[in-house]
Order: sequence, then structure tokens, then C-alpha cells
Amino acid sequence: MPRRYWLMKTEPDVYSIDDLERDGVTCWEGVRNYQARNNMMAMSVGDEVLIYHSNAKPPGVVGIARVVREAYPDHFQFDPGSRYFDPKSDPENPRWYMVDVAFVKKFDRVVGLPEIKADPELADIQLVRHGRLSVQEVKPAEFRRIKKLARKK
DNA sequence: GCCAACGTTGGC
DNA sequence: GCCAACGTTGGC
Repeated sequence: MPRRYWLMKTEPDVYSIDDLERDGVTCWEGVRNYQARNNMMAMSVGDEVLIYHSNAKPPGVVGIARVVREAYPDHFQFDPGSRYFDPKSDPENPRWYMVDVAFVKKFDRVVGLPEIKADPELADIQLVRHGRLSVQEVKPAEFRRIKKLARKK
């Protein structure tokens, strides 16, 4: 099974790449969109993940993480005190899953969304074409390209 | 703060 | 199963 590549969004005010660096490993809870969930369920240990800061100035890719635990039920869906509580989810058949990811690196500079949009090699990236999805698959060439852009300047 | 895009809900 | 209403995302 070849390694796959992903992009996951987070709002830095809520959980940033610096928080991930501090924590080392974190569970990626709170994904409440079926397509995003399905992407998490397709992840394997060892897959690499671009970390994207949304609602940030500037929005963009800020670093890399690695999947260290494959999808398992997100227990926050059963916690009435959690903002991620889902009263419609059945504990016998959980609706929402999460993965664990580990910090790999923080880029020396943010690869901003305008730069990604302007790059011909990234013209088909889902981030541009289906902007709102919070967990996306990234093609190997796109992953390499963003890593390369992060080294520029 | 605005609003376009788009996913979800629920009446019928 | 359609689709209008509604809620959320997220760039600007």
C-alpha cells in the first residue's frame, strides 16, 4: 500500500501547528462532515498530512504531520458538554471518527493560499477547487510541490 | 462583517 | 425523492 497524502485544516485560534508541536501527538477530533470523515477513514499509519491554517492571516499551509493511529470513534460526539456533541449519533454505530497525528515539521514560512492559487502546478488541488472541505486528499506531486514552495525565498 | 458556496434538514 | 430553508465554512 503506497503512502497517501492529505491536507487537514485547522483554525489556529483553536488549534495551531504550534500547539501540535508542543503536544507532539494529538487526536484530530471534531470533523463533522461525511466527506472529510471518509477521507480520515481512508488514512493509514505513516501517511503524511499538510497542516493548513484557515481563518488565519494569511491562510495557508504551515507544516507537516504524520498519521500515527488509524480512524477510531470520536468520543466527543457522545459528550453533551462538548461543542462536537451529536445527539443523533448511536454509540453502537458511531457516526464520527478521528485519527491521531504526530508533529513532523513546521515550515520556515507559510505557503499562502494566494500563492497556491497562482501556482500552475497546483491548479487542480482540491483546496482551490473544493475550498471548504476540511480533510482532503493531496496528490503526491502536489505534496512535493508545496514542500518545495515552503523552502523558497 | 459580508456573503458565496455548499452541505444538511425536514416538510410535502 | 424533491427542494426550500437554514446553517456553516472560510476567504476577503
